[in-house]
Amino acid sequence: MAVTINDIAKEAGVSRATVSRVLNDSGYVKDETRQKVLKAIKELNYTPSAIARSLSTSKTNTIGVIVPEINNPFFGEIIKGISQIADEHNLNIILCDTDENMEKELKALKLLKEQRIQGIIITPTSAETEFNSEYLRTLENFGIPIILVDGHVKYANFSGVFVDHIKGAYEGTEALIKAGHRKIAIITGRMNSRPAKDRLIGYKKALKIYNIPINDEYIFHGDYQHEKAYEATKKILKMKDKPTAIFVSSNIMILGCIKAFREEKIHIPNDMAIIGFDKLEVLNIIGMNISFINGPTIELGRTGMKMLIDSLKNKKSREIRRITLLPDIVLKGSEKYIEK
Amino acid sequence: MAVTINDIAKEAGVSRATVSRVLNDSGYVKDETRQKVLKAIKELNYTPSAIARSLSTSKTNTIGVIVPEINNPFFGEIIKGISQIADEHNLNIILCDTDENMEKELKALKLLKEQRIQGIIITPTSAETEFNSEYLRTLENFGIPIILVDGHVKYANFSGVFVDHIKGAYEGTEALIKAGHRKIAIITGRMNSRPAKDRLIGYKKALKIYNIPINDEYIFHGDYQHEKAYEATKKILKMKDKPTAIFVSSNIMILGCIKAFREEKIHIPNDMAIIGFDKLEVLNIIGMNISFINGPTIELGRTGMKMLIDSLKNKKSREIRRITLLPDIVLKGSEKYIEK
DNA sequence: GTGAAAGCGCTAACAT
DNA sequence: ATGTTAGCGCTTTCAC
Repeated sequence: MAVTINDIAKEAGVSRATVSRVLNDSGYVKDETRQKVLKAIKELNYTPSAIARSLSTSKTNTIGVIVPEINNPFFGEIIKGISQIADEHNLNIILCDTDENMEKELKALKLLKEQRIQGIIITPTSAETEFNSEYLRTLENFGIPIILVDGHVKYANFSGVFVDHIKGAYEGTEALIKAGHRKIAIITGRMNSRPAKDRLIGYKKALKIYNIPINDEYIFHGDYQHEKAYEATKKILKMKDKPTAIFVSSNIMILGCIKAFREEKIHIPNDMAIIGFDKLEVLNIIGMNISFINGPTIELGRTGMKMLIDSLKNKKSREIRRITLLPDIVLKGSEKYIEK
Repeated sequence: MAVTINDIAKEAGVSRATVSRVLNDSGYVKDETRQKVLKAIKELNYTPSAIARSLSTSKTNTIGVIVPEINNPFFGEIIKGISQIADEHNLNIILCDTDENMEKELKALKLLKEQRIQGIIITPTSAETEFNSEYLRTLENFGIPIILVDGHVKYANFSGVFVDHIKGAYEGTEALIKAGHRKIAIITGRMNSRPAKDRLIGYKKALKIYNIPINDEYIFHGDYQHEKAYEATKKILKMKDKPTAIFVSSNIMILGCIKAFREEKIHIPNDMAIIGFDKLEVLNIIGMNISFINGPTIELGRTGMKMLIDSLKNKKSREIRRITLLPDIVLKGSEKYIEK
C-alpha cells in the first residue's frame, strides 16, 4: 500500500542503499544523486517506516511511561516534563495509564516489552508490592533501563528521581514554628505510602529540633483525600486544647480543611494557621493565600527523562543512580501566628 | 541479544511457524507440541517482538494522540477516556504534547506517520490554521483515520467528537433567566475559538427566546484566563446599571470572578449570581457551590477512541462522522436570584 | 560514490 | 498437524 524505499530507489534510478544513505545522512552521496533522491521522496510523498528501521537497527527510539492516573494533574505535570526532554531527543513516548491497578501495570509492562521500548519511566502504583518489583527486576534483567519517579519499589533497587519529603515537611513545620506556633497538628497521608511517612518524619523532626514535645493527639491520619481531612479538621476545631496551626500533608486534603473552616467560620490565619504540601494553583487565583511546600513536579519528569537518556547512552554502566529533588517553600501568609 | 522465535523453535524442536501458531492461537497445533513450545517460551523468558510482527503484518496496533497541553487536566481527562477504550482493545498509545505550538504539532504528525500508527486522535492547537489542516488532509490521504476531539480544523472535514457549546451556554443562561434574572452579563472566551463563539451564541439565543434584549454593555470578552475575567468582573461591579448575574464561559475564568468577588465582599448569590462552563472540582470540595455546565470530558475521549476503532474496522468507509455530546447542567445554588 | 546482498524477527501462504 | 519459504521495509557490511 504505502510507498517504500524501493519505490524511491526505482523512481530515482538508484539503489535502496543510496536512498537509505540520503535518508540518514550517512556515507558518501554525490550531491546530484542526493537531489534526485530527494525529488523522488517529495514526489511520491514518502515517509520512511520507523518500524522497518527499528527492526533493522534494533533501536526503537521509543520509551514507555507508566502512570497510575493520567487525569491527575500531578502526573500530567510529570509527563509534561518527560515529554519536554523526550522531544529534544526525538524519542517517542508510549503512555500507559494503570488506573492504580496492579494487573494493568503488569500488562503495561508486558506490552512495552513487546514494543521493544528502550527504557521505562514509571511512577509505581504502590510502594508495597513485591510482585511488581519482581516483574520490574525481570525487565531490568531484560536489559531495559528503568527510572522510578517519586515512588519507591520495595525490595528493588532502581535508579530514580525522588522528592525529599522529609525536608519539605520539616521546612513547612519549621515555618509554622518560626511564625510563633507551638501547638501544631498534622494531617498525614496514608501511612503505607513512603511520601506520607516521610512527611510525618519531617514534621516530628522539626518539633524535636525546636524542643517542642510531640503530642500524639495532634497527629491525625488521613489518606490524601479531602473527606478524611475534613473530618480531622472538624475534630481539631472541637479539641479543648486546640492547636493553633495545622500542617496538611497534601494539597487535596487542604481542600477538606478549608471546607471545614468555611463551615465553622474559621478565618485563616486569624483563627487557625495552615500550611500544605504541594501547590494548588486554584486557591491562589481566587485569592486564598495558602502557604505550601512546592514539590518540583515538572522537574521530576525532566530529571527522570534525563536520567533515562543517560542510561541509554552508557549501556554498560549498570550503576544505580538516585537523585533527590528539594521542594521549596512558598509563604503566602496562612502560616502566621495571630495573637488573640 | 534478545531471545527470538528461532531460539524458541530450536529449544522446542519445532519450526518457527509452529511457534508463531501457538503465539497467535492460529491454525492447528497438537496440544503436546503446544506444551513444548510454551515451556521453551517460559524457560527462555521470551517476549515476542511487536516490531517484527508489525513489519510482517503491517499492523502496529498503535494509535497516536496529540494534545496541546498534557498538564492541563482537561486533556488529562480526555486521554484518560482514550486510554480506557484503547486498553480494552489492546492498542498502544503514542502521546505527543505540542505545547500549543504549531511546529511541534507538525513534527508530531510526521513522527506518528513514521511510526505507522493506525489512527490519530487529535485536539488541535488552533482552529484557525490552514497549514495544519492541509497537513491533516495529507495524512488522511495517506490512509490513516483521524478523529478530532473538541476542536474544529478549518477547511477540513474530519470525523470527530464535539461538545454542543451552544446548547450548554443556552441552558446555563436559561437557568439564570428561570431563576429570575433579567440583567445577565457574559464573560466570553477568545473569540477566534469555536467553543467561545458558540457559547456566546447560546447565551444570546437564550436571551432572545425569553424576550430579553441583548445589551452589548453586558458582553465582556475574556480569553479563558483568569486575569481578564477578574478585570471584567471588577468592571461589572462598578457599572451603574449592574447586571444581577454573570455567565462565565470557562472554569478558569470563574476563578478570576471569585477573586474579584472576594475583594469586593460580594456574596454569591446574594449580591451576584454566577454560573460557569466546565466543572472545577476544587470549588465544590471547599464548599463553594458554583453552578456550572458540565462538559463530558472523559466521555469525549472515550467516544473519540470508539470512533477511531470503528474507522479502523471499516477501512473502506471513508465517510465522515461527527458526534456531538451534550453537556449537562449542575445547579448548586449560585444561580439564584435574591430579591433585595 | 554506489550497488548487491544478507539479515533484523516475525507471519502467512503453500506444501507435505 | 507441522515445516518450508517468501516476504514485510529498512540498514549495513562488503564489493566494485
